[in-house]
Amino acid sequence: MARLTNDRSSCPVSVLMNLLSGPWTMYIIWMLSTSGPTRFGALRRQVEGISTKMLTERLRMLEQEGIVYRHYEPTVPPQVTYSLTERAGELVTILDQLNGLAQRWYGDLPSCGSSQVQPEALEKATVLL
Amino acid sequence: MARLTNDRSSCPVSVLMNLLSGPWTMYIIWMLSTSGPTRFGALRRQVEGISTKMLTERLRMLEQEGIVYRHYEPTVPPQVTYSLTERAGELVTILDQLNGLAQRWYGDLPSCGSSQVQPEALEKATVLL
DNA sequence: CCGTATCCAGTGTGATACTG
DNA sequence: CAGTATCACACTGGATACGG
Repeated sequence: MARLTNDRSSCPVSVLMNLLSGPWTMYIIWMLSTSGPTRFGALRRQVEGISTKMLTERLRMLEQEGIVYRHYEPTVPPQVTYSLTERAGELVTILDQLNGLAQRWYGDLPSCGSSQVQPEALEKATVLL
Repeated sequence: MARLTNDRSSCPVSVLMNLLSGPWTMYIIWMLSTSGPTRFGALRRQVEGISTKMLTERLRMLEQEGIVYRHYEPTVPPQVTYSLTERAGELVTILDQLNGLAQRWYGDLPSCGSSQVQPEALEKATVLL
């Protein structure tokens, strides 16, 4: 649903990059990888400044791509918990390398996520599958 | 010059991602990594659909980040050749892994660049340094 | 609590025309 | 050839209000 004037949309890397490129996307993934399964409200508070619209949009997209899992609990009030899927693990691993590179290039003081993927976070996520 | 409502701008990964996220950016890097040093006009033809404005903008940015090297030859007419720097090599390596992942996820038929970094491309680039 | 629907402003992008 | 300058427009993303 963007510029399709060229064939970038048919290229795997571009597809993937377009996903990750979206605003807030990386941040959400980082938060989920460090915090583990998180409820919608909590996530919105963690990703400071994001609008509900964006958060929903991003989560839907990530869910559709099999990167995020959405667990709906029909209680009153309803509870929705988001977590990373197993698939996301592969991605986070690479993102982690990117993080390392970024730190070497730009200084390693203010990392916005642990440079080490928290194993527990992924385990918890996987359990929910 | 973008959304600074949160602290993403002070996070190395975010900084790096914001660079790569820009439209066409990945494509340009891929082209340069597979084709080696390329002149402005040729690059514009390879990255089909891009406007001169965008191409210039992106190249300037990548140059400033030390990812792309600009070689100006003051002939008549002038010749400008762009190539990847040594630094870009580290990046392309990771991008390559991302490419592999993308291919596994979305199918590996229409790769928009070789999944193997062309050593010659980087060598040639480095030479120009 | 977890969203969806609507409106609206800001800006990023492309097209076009022009210069060294 | 290799850009720069200008402009107009589409689209993204935020704010707000409302619904299950």
